[in-house]
Amino acid sequence: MVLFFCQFYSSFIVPRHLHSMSREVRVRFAPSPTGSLHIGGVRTALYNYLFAKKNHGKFIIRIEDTDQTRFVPGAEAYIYEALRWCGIVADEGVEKGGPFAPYRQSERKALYMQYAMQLVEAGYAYYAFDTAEELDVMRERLKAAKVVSPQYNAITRMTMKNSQTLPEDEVKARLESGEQYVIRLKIPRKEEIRLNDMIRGWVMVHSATLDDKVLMKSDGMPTYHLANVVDDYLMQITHVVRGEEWLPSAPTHVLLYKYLGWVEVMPQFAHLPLLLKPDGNGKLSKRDGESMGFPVFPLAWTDQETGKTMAGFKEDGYLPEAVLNFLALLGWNSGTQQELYSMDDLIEHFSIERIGKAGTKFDINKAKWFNQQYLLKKSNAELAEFLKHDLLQAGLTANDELIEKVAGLVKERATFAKDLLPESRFIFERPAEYDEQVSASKWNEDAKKAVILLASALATKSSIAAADAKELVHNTLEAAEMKPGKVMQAIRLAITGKGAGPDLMEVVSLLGPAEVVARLHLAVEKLG
RNA sequence: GGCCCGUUCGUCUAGGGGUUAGGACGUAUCCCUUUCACGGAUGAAACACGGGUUCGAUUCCCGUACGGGCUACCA
Repeated sequence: MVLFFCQFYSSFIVPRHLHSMSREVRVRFAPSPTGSLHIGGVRTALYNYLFAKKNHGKFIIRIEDTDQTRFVPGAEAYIYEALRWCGIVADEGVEKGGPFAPYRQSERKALYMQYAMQLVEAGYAYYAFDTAEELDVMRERLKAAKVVSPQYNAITRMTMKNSQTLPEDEVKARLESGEQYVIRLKIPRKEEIRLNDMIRGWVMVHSATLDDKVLMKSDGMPTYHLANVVDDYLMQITHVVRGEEWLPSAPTHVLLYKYLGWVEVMPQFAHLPLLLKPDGNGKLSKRDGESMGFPVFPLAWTDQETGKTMAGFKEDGYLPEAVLNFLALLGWNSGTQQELYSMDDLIEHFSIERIGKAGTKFDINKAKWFNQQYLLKKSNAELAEFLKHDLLQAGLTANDELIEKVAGLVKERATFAKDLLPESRFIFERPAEYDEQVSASKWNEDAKKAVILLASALATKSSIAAADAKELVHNTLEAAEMKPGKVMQAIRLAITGKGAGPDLMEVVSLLGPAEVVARLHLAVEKLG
């Protein structure tokens, strides 16, 4: 409905050949390398990726590193690595290159000034010479005067040092003397600015509430606002899908497109709802990593300042397909009751219109459930690889055939691949101790007798199938006039050391009669 | 404070002027299982509030409350 209206509206004012709907869909994920990419960023990337693939378009990664003071080494590589782990691969970007290279804004630095100058010459922007201190003074003064929102705008700019207030020759002199300056956007005094967001519909803002944003910083770098608009234009971006934190500055961007003469090709905006902390106070931030007890990063990240490493979803044992599925459904749904989606399924079903408007709380339980679902989908052979790895780490070995069988036996008991070993460890080594609660309540003279009888019954066999083991146990107990329910727990305890676990007869079959007999004798010896 | 965005079970959500308000996670009980888990069944659990509009509003409109975002020469 909203989309329909928006198409109708834009076809009204946009020449047909320039209509965004007729252009190839091109979207970008534009992170700044100021730290690790958190899981909300991964979701933004994912939605961009899905939208691009759904529409047979291109997905571009552009690095927005215009703030040199916040640059964090390694952050950029981390972003690629994390996205690659999730299966999100760019069609164009720093790594892969592409027709609009470079894709790192610091390398595009020389490009931006001409557009800023274009705006200055057209009267849409101006030079400002105010120092940080002077700006502080201005804000303090306005605060003291109880001005509702102290900002650099159509009114206050007249009290500051800029090319709107200073004589032309002084401005020229200051520029020529090499004095530091910024270029600010000249926001009009009275203008309704409207934009049609794909998720939120029409959003209207009055220009009086906007401030004269800095476009070019004194170090010669553009700010986000300028760089973003210029690059989206140059890279022929058709849809800007980004977090809701950008909604307040979107009207400024709309103005920029207008003043630069690019309204015909202005991308459509879609501002995504934010990922919230589970307790519902504030957006999920990078700092929540350890304090909340679950990962907020895709991959482990080491903080440069504290030197602390925080585990990511990967290190905590999450499968990438589970993380992907979980993330996709955090704010989006297909309208069907399907819960499990592969990447291809997501691409097939995805649409921006079905993204919700409200912020989404992060529920780690659901993530665990997804992981369990995907773990269950894995073949025994795949799971055996995980188990084998952990076995080796624990200093244990076994033949591949057994490992694979064990993986199959315990997989439905695991949420994570790393649960496989703890769930099956007793198969690979004899119990060193016996669960005390179970031995206290189940180990008695009858149990002991049953164990001894079973050991001798088993002693004649060289191998046994689970079904045969079941029959043998049954017959042995019946001959001794014992009820299975009374002694089975004790038999399990004797063989595995535990009171709970996978089907005992399968375990007996896997272990083989000789090992089982040995364990039964061992138990009698140790438990008395 | 100002501006902007939002509000259906605890959580993610479907739905939409008249419905027993549907599903999933979690949770409770039961079944299966000699155990735990898996699986199955059943249950508890929601339209923030107040005004309109209407024969009728959870759904549309307006307020209020609450939540969130933004308010830098950060992105």
